Amino acid sequence: MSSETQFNQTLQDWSEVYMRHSFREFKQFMDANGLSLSQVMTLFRLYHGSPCGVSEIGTQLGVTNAASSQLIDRLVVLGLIERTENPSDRRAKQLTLTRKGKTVLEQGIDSRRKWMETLTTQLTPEVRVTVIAALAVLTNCAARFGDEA
Amino acid sequence: MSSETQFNQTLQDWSEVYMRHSFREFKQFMDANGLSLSQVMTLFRLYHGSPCGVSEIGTQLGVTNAASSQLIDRLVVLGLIERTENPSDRRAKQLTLTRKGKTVLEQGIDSRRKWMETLTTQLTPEVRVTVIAALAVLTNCAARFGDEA
DNA sequence: TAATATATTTCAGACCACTTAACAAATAGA
DNA sequence: TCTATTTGTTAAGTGGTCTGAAATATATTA
Repeated sequence: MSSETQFNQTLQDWSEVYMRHSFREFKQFMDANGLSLSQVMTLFRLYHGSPCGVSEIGTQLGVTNAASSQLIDRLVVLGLIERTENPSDRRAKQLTLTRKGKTVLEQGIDSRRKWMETLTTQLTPEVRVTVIAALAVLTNCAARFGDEA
Repeated sequence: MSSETQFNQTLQDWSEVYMRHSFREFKQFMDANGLSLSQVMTLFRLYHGSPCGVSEIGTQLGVTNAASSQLIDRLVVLGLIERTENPSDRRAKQLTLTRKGKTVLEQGIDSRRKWMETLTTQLTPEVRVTVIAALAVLTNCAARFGDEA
């Protein structure tokens, strides 16, 4: 097997195992918190990016502004995001995560971290160091590529 | 920063970046194919495991058999899974992926592989080898932990 | 200022995923 | 055999998420 083939196969294997677990975990997380995928994506957008308006959320989700507005309203009712008037343009709203919203999302992230922790508990310290270095490299790559990759 | 702290922080960072990308990609994949999260999970179950019945899918999704039955029916209509009678127990059904279902799912997996490929294109060959070895280790861990982890 | 554009909301209608309850068919066990 | 259990489907109802169209309020521009 060529090096290139092996490389692709390894990525493929990891993608499969990670996706398989991810889907289950996502579903559990969403069910436990009564959230839809669109809602989780909205929380993520607000967690990472600066406050934004209703349209931008809709664009990112690929839905109409009407759908976005309704979706956001449910998150506001749940107390996960705050919807205030944008002082520099009173037509627009300013959406931000509440502390509760931040906590909920971080619990989701944390559950994944714990899964990976579990995965690596039985590794020797030397291998752990290697694995952790590799993940740091990947994280760094992803950060450089930004949202486009 | 202690080694343990650094370890956790690295897992945390990778989890965040991966989840953020995953959610967007999941949504696009599902929208493009008109699939729900539950449906994708069902396809995944059949892709990895042996053929199974309706109840097992429901159990894994955490829904009633009624919900499972309806969900599966839609996948059958879409031509993604095949639902036949289980010859050894005629109460039960035997669910298997169709070729079309397999193809659709593999496209989803492939899109993730491509993302990771993109991430690693700019790495030096030496670093790539390290990263790939680490992912192989993680895949192996996940396989050993199986579905429980 | 008047017309137009932008940001968001509301409403009606559709579809999907879920629930419980009632049902049919096949199997398992006393 | 007769009863209980298991497996799956169907029906009715709830609620979420989407769409398109219409409405409101503010901002921009001619």
